[in-house]
Amino acid sequence: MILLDLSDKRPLYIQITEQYKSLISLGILKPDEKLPSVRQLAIDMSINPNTIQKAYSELERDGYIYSLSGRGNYVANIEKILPSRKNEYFSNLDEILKKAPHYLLSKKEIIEHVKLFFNEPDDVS
Amino acid sequence: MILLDLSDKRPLYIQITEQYKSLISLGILKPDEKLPSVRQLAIDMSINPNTIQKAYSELERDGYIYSLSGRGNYVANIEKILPSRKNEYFSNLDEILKKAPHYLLSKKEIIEHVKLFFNEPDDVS
Amino acid sequence: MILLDLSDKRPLYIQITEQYKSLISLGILKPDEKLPSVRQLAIDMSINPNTIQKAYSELERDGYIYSLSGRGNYVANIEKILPSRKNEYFSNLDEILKKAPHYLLSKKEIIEHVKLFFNEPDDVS
Amino acid sequence: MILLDLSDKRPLYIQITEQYKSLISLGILKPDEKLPSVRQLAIDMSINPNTIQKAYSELERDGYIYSLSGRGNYVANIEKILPSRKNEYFSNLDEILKKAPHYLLSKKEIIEHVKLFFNEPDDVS
DNA sequence: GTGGTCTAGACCACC
DNA sequence: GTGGTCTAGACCACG
Repeated sequence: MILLDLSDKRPLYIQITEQYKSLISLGILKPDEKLPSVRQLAIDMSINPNTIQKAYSELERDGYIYSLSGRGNYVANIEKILPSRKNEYFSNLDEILKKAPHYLLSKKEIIEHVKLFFNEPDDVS
Repeated sequence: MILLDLSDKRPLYIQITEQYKSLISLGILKPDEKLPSVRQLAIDMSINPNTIQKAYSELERDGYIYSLSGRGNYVANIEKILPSRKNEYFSNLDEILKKAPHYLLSKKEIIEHVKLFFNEPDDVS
Repeated sequence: MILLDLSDKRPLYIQITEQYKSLISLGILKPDEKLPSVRQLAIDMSINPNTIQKAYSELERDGYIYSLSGRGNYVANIEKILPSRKNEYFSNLDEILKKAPHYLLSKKEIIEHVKLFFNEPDDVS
Repeated sequence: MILLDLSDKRPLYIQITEQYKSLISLGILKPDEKLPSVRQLAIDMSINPNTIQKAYSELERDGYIYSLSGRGNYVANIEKILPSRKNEYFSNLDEILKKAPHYLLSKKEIIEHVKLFFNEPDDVS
């Protein structure tokens, strides 16, 4: 269910958390659903358990899951999280938009590009 | 001319290249203009010469400057660069736009946000 | 009679002992009253008998119950326990009060807060 | 400067973060002051660097320090943090106060004890 | 079986 | 030198 891209420059544990954050935000994983155990997921993905542990800890502190020692990790109730999640996205987006002038790009060009992007997502790869 | 934010999380050499890329793209530095020497700039910015060297190498690799061994570094003719520069920006932007669905964000919401951003570029937060 | 909060981060056996300690201290369970058997309680609460066993052992160790081998567990005479119970509470409390200076909090602020707490015990947050 | 209590049940990395949080909150460590390097502190305290790393990461995500890869860890500007720090303390305190009734303790007894505590801190150990 | 902490040792990017 | 990630393997408390 979780896929690693070894050519991705981001750390493994970040790749894992991001995928879980999506799955949980989109409701594909339901509240109180049990996640695979640290060790089991480590085996499935053939990486070290410590890396999974780190990913799960990160997810817990960000409110996506809750962790019960000796009992497993469970999807949290994310109602409180969702709004801040969109903010997170927008602040990433703003970071880029802010740089547009350095690239001699105008508001018009950017908006044109965004519109185009969503009409033809052309993510063929 | 180059300003470092020492509390910025990005590597120093990246901060330097980005500023030079802007100055060159915007035409503030003209083609064939001489850049400060590695040693001199290192002294001026009071950072390690290795860091400057790394920044200059990166700029050369990306075609923004050319270096004449023993004679210094010079702004390149950016005609060939400019189009690819916009592409670079757009591909960064696309990288983010691609993730919108994971945040339950629609094309409409994104475009709305982008329009808003350019009308009120200030940090409202 | 005993309620578990499965999403509580504390170990289950602690949740059980705390509730029994309250019930016994408050006199809701009378001295020499028989407790449910380990097995029966485990079934009722649908948790592992080991967990109940651990809770009962702890209660016995702390003098809240006594166990007659083969005949079950019984509420102890708590006369001897009660004073030490308050001490237990106060030493927990002291542990926190001791840290007040690390939070730049004065005696006055703490007392103010405690008074307020007991007037409006509800979760105002 | 940082002391470990091996008989303390709390994890080492928590003991470290708590001490740093105090030092920083109290202004004993000033903003932008450099912390000992991960490796150096590990040697000084004769524990594993990973444990220090974990402590520093925790401090960073809680806003007490900022971390610059290749350049070290520095005390953050904690103006934004301080108010939430007091809240943290009070919510710990409330957690205990909430349990008073289970110990047959009245508001009056608690307040009496708190007053007494601050007059005679009797932390002789 | 579960999560969590810790050690030891390696490797990488950055300065 | 610096921080950061990852592996391997151990130990503990909890269920």
